[in-house]
Amino acid sequence: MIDRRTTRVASRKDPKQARSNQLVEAVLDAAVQVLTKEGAQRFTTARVAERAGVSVGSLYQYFPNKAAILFRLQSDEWQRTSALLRGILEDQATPPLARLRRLVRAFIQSECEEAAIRTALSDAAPLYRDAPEAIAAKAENAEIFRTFLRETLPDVPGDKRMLAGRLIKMTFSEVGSSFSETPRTEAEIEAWSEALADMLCGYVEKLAGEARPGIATLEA
Amino acid sequence: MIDRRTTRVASRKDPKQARSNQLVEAVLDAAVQVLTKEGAQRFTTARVAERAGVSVGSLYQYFPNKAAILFRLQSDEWQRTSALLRGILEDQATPPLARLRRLVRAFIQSECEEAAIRTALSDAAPLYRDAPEAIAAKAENAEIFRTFLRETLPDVPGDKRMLAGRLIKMTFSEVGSSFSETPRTEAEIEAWSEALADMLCGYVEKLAGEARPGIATLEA
DNA sequence: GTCAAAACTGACGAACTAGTCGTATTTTCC
DNA sequence: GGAAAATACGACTAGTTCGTCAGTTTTGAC
Repeated sequence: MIDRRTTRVASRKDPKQARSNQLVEAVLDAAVQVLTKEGAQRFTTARVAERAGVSVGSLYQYFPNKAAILFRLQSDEWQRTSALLRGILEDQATPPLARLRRLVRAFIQSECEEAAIRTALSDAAPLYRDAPEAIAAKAENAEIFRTFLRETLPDVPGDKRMLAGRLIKMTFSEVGSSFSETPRTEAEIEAWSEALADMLCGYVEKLAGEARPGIATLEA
Repeated sequence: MIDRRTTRVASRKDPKQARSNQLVEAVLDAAVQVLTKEGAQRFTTARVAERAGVSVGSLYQYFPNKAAILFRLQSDEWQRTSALLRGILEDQATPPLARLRRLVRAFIQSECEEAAIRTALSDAAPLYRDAPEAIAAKAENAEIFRTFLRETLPDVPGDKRMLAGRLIKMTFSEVGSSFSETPRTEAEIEAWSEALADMLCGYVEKLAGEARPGIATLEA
């Protein structure tokens, strides 16, 4: 294994023929399968290539190294999460706290549905998390939360709101993934989502109350 | 590598002479150093033995395998955390919410102080987390929180209190370790602790308020 | 059909790693 | 001092892993 200071994770070359694209897809599909069925520990390029019905050489034509495959999966995952966040938090027709509550529910649900792959991916995180692309990607959905709070709590001072945004975002994602580490029933998911939403909504309300004492609540 | 269904993690033999105990200590010290300086990925028995100034053979006389060393470190860590929790949460002289606030502060602080080793240990978690000993150990400090809530919120129904206890404990530990992943200044630690304590205390107060509307607050 | 570019193959090299075992050293106890 | 038990040593085995490269096959433009 070549020891790079910061893991290179960018695509190796641009597929020009249709079969190359198929190959990349096959590799990514196989990667998910290997990761969920064998775990991060046994995730090797050889196994991925075999499951994809492709040679290792071909695999290395489009991915510079093992970490790049994992990063790609994680990146796609982040993208889906961003879309979920945006879709719910930016829906101006719903009152802010109801949006937050809905978001918690949707997020917990989706975490639980894909628990196996998420756990394996986070086990593999040490391999890709130092890549600059990974660091940049993480910042994105923090921004979504900040925008939400800027609209919801306009009277809270900027620095305090920033802090609250980071706390909410971190609680949200960390508690979500930790909860989904063990298999859950639908009822557990519901109960847990409600409790977490209670806690987060309570916090937001408290912040709003401190900034504008005696004004109508956010639920309105 | 021998592929065991559940990783054996128990001690291999009882040290009977003083030098054996020294050896075990030297190995554990070295393990911490290797883990912090080289990371979980490069944590190998050979490196640990070398740093400890000991042969691999000797190492394997007291630890059945690599995972056992890691588990031992994690186990000691858990023990320290339990002591911290107990020391603060069981101090009857302080009002409950003040205890919770102090605890948050102390925990975040300690997480940040030992961030390097904790991150590396959690990277290595896949190697030891399935061991029965690990699963049992985790349950312990959940119990401490439950006891705290039973005293603090006697009027909240049992199942709801249980859920709240798990949520608080999980938020507490997950947000703590996620926060400490990046280096923090003293000021950041203070601000973050306060925000997290605000959120958790707010949640506990809300629960208390729902159960006994119109009764004196917990801060009293 | 021809031919060069693109894509694919898989055996292979180089590097690591977990854990063992026969031997050497040290301690203990008489 | 001497024997037996405990401890320590480290070369070694058997295995795995990443990533390469020389050679083969496929594609598509002409």
